[in-house]
Amino acid sequence: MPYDPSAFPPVAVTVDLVVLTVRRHALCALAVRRGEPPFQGRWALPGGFVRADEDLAQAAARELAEETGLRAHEPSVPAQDHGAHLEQLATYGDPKRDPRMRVVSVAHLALAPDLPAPRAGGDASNARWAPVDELLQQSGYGRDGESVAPLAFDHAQILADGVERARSKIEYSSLATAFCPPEFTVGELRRVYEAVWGVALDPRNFHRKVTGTPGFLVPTGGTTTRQGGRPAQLFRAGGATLLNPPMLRPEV
Amino acid sequence: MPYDPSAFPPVAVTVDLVVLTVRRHALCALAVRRGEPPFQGRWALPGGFVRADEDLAQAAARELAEETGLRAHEPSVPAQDHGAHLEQLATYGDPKRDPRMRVVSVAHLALAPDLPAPRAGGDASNARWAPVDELLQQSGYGRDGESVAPLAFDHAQILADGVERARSKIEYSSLATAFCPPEFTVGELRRVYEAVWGVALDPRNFHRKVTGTPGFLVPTGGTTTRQGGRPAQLFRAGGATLLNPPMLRPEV
DNA sequence: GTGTTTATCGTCAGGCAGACGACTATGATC
DNA sequence: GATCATAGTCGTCTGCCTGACGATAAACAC
Repeated sequence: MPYDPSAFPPVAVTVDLVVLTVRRHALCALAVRRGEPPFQGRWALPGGFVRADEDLAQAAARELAEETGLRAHEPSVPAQDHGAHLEQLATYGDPKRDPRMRVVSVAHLALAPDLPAPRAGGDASNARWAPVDELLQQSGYGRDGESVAPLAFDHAQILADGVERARSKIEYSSLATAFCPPEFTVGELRRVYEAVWGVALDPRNFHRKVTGTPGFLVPTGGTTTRQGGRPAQLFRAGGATLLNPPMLRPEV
Repeated sequence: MPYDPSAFPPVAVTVDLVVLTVRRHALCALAVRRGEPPFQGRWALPGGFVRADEDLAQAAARELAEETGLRAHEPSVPAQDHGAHLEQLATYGDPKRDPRMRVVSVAHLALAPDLPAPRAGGDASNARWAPVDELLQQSGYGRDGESVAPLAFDHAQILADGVERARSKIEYSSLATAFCPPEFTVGELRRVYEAVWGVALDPRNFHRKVTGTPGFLVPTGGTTTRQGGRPAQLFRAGGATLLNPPMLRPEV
């Protein structure tokens, strides 16, 4: 096991980000337009190189801040401050995934509330929130629909994996609150689940479930009529991170 | 985004393996003794460099075969043939995790039945199955116990993450069968759960649960008295991979 | 005021898990 | 061979949780 750098081929390590949010009842991901070959002009996931003195999580947090302005909070810290959830997703290292050279990409998953207009280094025209269904169609990972050029590299696979992680993780954790602003109503949280899973949930059973799970929601005392109709109680995320028993995703 | 190799520091990419099995009612992991500095003489997880033409999964499968002789089968293929389950676990890239140079390690998790005597390149004295409790104590990740030198590098963290993955994954998937020989009894499968979780399960409720879940177990017709007592029906793993509703891990 | 919308509380039946009794079929021991 | 220990298998009962869905409450639009 020699550690002579010339003994193994040059490898670049990058972080790519699957940044998800819920806008207008749809699960959306942050996409940036590539300005140079390969895949010039195509949409891709944001990402960049890991610097020499950086941990992988630090690199992902830095990229997230550069692309969205969001600060990531560590999974250990409770979701008090207004930051995005960030976790490692998976690593992609097919020798031919980048035609230029060997690039191993450590993908991360970020969940953010719906607010900031995207900015790709200040250039908003080269970054957008796109519905994941739209980004994944044509790539074999999404449902049928209109024609859109598939994502660059293997980013469709990465995005599909990130979406699947998010879909399954909100089942058994309180992570869905990461899609919500600091204060939110039960209905807003329900619409997050509906958008991420693409299903309709019974408002009454959902309300019973989330308010009956200790530590999931903490009432703040206020109410709001953001959504019209009867004023709804405002909550913030409680300390609980694991949901037991889990929220059940309806069949099919 | 230049791709000039000199633009970023040299990084080595390795795969490390958390290979788990159940022996004598205990969850054990494969450990190899380091023959050279750093951490010379200490126990570590098996692993090695990713070669130029290899995918990450291929590198992990190759290392697994080199260390144990086990062939890995892809997650997509049903567990018919006699191979180990292999999946990517997580990637560890702290700049200082290896004192010699920057090494990014893509850890993989393998689950194997209890059979093969370890062989580290033919040298059995430098490889062993060790109870994970023993490997993790002294490192802050395990329970108290006798003194053992902690694992090299950040391998205690990696092992702890792998064990946690295995513990949670057998809840909602049929993965526990990966710890069993091709044919096994309900009692043997229960002892796998008991060893991985470190709890005692009610044999009657367990039997009802696993035999009542469609696609989990397929009776082969035979019986055995391997364990003494009344002969038990033999089963093999069915096609189902997801357990719904999941197997519930007892509190505490 | 009436209708619409959303929130919230309640009721009821079915499914599943935990606790545990009972019986069965083998090998070991006297 | 009778007895015992061991392990496997089938049932029962109770409580909790979920899905389906009725009913009421509190806002806004007209």
